Amino acid sequence: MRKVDPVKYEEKRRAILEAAARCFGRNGFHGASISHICAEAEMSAGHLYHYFPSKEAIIEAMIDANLERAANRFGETAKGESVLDALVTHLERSAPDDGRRASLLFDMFAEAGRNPTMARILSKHSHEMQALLVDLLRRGQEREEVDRSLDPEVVASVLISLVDGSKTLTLRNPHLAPHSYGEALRTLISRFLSPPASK
Amino acid sequence: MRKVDPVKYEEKRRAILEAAARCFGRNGFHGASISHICAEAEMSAGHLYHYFPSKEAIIEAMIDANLERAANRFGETAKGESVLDALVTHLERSAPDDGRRASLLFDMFAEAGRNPTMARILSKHSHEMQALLVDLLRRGQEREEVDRSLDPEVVASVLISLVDGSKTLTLRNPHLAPHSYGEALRTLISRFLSPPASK
Amino acid sequence: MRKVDPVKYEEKRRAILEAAARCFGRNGFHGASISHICAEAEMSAGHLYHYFPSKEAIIEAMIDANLERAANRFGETAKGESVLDALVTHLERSAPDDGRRASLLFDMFAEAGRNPTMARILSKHSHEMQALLVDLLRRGQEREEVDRSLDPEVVASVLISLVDGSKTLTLRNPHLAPHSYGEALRTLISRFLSPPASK
Amino acid sequence: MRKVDPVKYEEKRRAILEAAARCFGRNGFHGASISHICAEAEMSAGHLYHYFPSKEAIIEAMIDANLERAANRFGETAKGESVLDALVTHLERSAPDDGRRASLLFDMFAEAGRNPTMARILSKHSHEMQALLVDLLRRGQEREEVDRSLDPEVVASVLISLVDGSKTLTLRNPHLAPHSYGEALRTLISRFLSPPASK
DNA sequence: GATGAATGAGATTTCATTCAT
DNA sequence: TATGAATGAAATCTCATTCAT
Repeated sequence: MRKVDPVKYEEKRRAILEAAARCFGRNGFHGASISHICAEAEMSAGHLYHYFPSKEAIIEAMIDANLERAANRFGETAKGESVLDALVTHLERSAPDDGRRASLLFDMFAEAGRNPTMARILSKHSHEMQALLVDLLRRGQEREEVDRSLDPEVVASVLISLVDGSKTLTLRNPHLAPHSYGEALRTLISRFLSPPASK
Repeated sequence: MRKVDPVKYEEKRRAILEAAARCFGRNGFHGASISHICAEAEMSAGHLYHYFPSKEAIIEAMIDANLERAANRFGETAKGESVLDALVTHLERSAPDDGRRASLLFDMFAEAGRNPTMARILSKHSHEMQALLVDLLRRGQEREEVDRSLDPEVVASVLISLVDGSKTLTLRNPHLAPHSYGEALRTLISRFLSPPASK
Repeated sequence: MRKVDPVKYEEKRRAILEAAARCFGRNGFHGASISHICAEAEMSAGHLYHYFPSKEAIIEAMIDANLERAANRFGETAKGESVLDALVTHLERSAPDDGRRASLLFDMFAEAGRNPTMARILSKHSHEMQALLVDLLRRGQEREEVDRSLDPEVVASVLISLVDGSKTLTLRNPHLAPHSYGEALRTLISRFLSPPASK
Repeated sequence: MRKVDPVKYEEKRRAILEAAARCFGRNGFHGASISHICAEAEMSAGHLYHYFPSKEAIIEAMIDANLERAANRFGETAKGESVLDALVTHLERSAPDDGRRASLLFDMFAEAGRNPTMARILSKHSHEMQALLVDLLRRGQEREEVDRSLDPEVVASVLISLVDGSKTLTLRNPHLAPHSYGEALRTLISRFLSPPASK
C-alpha cells in the first residue's frame, strides 16, 4: 500500500486551481459551481474533495496563487528598471486584460472586505509587492531619480492602489482610447516621484 | 376607486432598495438572498415582486441609486473649490467607509465586467462625475492652478480611477495609518496637476 | 342604498367568462393565471372575486357556458336537416379551429376524468346534444334514411364521440389535407347509418 | 474507477417515468409537482435532476414512452387479424381504462395543441400506428375484406381518431353500458370498411 | 362597486457536499 | 485513487386569495 505521491498530489491541486481560475474568471466566485470546475478539470466531484475540503478553500488557494503570480510578474518587471518604467510597464501589460481578470480581482477585493481570511491573504501578497516597490523607490532615491522627501513605504502603497484603480478606467469609460490615459498615467507617476526641480 | 398612490409606491421602492443595500453590503450580490431582503424590508417575498420584477432589477436599481448618490455627493464637494481640495475632501470623506460600502463598490465593478447592463449603468454615472471634474479642471486651468497642457477629459477619468483605487489601500494594508497616505495622495494630485514651475 | 343590479351583474360575469375563455384557450387551465384573466377582463383581482368565489368556479362556469354554446350551435345546424348533413356540417365548421379551442376541449375532458364536478357538467351537456341527435335519428328512421335496426341512443353517443375524436386528426397528422378526411368521414357516417341495401 | 452503469441508469429513468405517469394520471401535467414525483419515486428532488434536466423533459419522455407502448400494444393485436377484429380488440382492451389513463391522454392532446415539441412526439407515434393500420388495410383490400376504393392512409388516420374519440364515450355518458356501444362501434367499422355488397 | 397592497404557500431548479463502491 | 449516486437546504419566482380603503 503506497503512500500519496506528493508530486502528483501538488500537480493535481494546481490543475484544479487553474480550472477554477478559468471558471471563476468567466462567472465570478458564485456564478462558478463546483460542477463547472470539475468539468473544466476533468475530474469527478467526489475526487475533487480529496484535494480541497470546500469550495471556499479552493477560492482561497486560487486567490493565493493568483496574487502570488501577480507579485512575481511585478517582481520580474521591477528588476533593474527605474520605478517609473517598472510601473508603467506593469500597467501596460495588464491593460489589455479582457476584463475577466479584472472582474476576478474585484471579486477578490469585495470578498476581502467581508471575509477576514481573504483579507489576510490579500494583505500578505500586498506586503510582498510593497516590499519590491520600496526597494525600487529606495534605489531611485539614492540615484536622485526619486524625491527623497517621500516616504517609500507610503508611496509604495499608494502606487499599488493606483494600479488597482487603473483597472476601472475602461470599465467606467469604455470609449476612452487606452493610449491616451496610458500617457496621462505616466505623467502622473513621473511628476509624483520626481525630485523638485531644484534650480 | 382609488388609483395607485405614486408617492407611497416610490417610498416602498426606496425602502426596498435601502434594505437591499444593507443586505448586499453585508453579503455581496449573490450572498444576499431575496428572503434576506424581504426580512430586512419587513415584507413578504410575494409582495416585493410587485415593486421589482426580479432580483436583477433590484440590483440594477440599487446600483443606479448608489452611484447617483456618489455622484451627487461629489458634486456637492466640488462646488466652488479647487480641484485639489475637492478631490482630497472627497477621498477623506469616503475613507472611513466601513468596508461594507467598498465591498459593494467592488461587487459592482466585478459585475459590470460581466454584465453589459451593469456596465451601462456604471458608464452613465461615471460620465456625470467626469463632467463635473472636467468643469472643475477647466476652471482650474483658467485660473492657472492646473497645468494647461493636460487634457481635462483624460485627466478627469484618471482621477476618478485614482479615487477607486484608493479604496483598496486599507484593504491591502490594514496597518497603514490613514493620515499618512491621505497626505501622500494630496501630494500626488497636487504635483500631477500643478503647472510646471518654470517661468 | 341600492341593491345589486342583476342585469349588470350577469353582464360582468359573462365578460369575465369570455376573458377567461380567451386566456384558457391560449394557455390552458393552469397556464392562465387569475391576473391574466383580470388583465384581459380589465378589472382588478379583488373585484373579480365579487363575481366568482374561486378560480375553479370560473373554470366550471366557463366550461358550462362553452359546452352550452357548442350544444346550441349543434342544435341550429340540426334543424330540419338530415343526420348526415347535420353532422358533416358540424364537423366541417369546427374543423378549421385554430387548435386552441381543441386544446381547451381536451383540457376539459382531462379535467372531467379527475374532477367529479366537471364530469357532471360534461355529462349534462352531452345529454342535451345526445337528445338532439336522437331526435334527428328517429326522424331519419321514420323517413327510411336511417337504418331502423340501430338504437338511436347508442348511435347518438357514438356519433358525438366520433366528432370528439375528429379533433385529434390534424393534431396527430399535421400534413394530412383536411378535405381528404372530411370526405372519408362523410362516407363513414353515411355507410354507418344507411339502411341495408335491401334488394 | 467505475464508469456509469448504463443499465442501472436506465432502470432509474424508467422508475421515474413510471412514478411520473402515476402522478400525472392523478393530477394532470400541472397538478403533479416535482415533489410529488420524487415522493412517488422515493428519491430526493436534487437526485431526480441527475436523470432529467427539467420537468418538461420528464413529461416529454413519459409521453414518448406512453405513446410508444400504446403503439406496441396495438401492433400486437394487429398481428394476423382482420382490421375489424384488431380495432375492436384494441377498443375493448382500452375501454376499461380507469379514466386516469384517458385523462393523461387528453392532457397530451391539449399540450400538443400548444407545445410544438409535444406535437412532434405525438405525430411521430401516430405515424407508426398509422403505418401498422395501413398495412392491415392493404392486406384486407387484397383479401377483398376491405373496400378497394378507400384510401388506406386516410382511412387509417380516421380510424385512429375514432379510437381517440371512443375515450370520451364513458366520460360523456357515464350510465351507458359498455357492451352496447362496443357493438355499435363494431357495426360502424364493419359497414365503413366492407366492400359494397353489389356484385 | 372597485382597487391594488399584501400574504404565504408552493413550484422548479441548483448546488455544495457526502458516501458506498 | 476515483467515481457518480444521493441528499437536502436554499434560491428565485408565481399565484390564488384576502383585506383595508
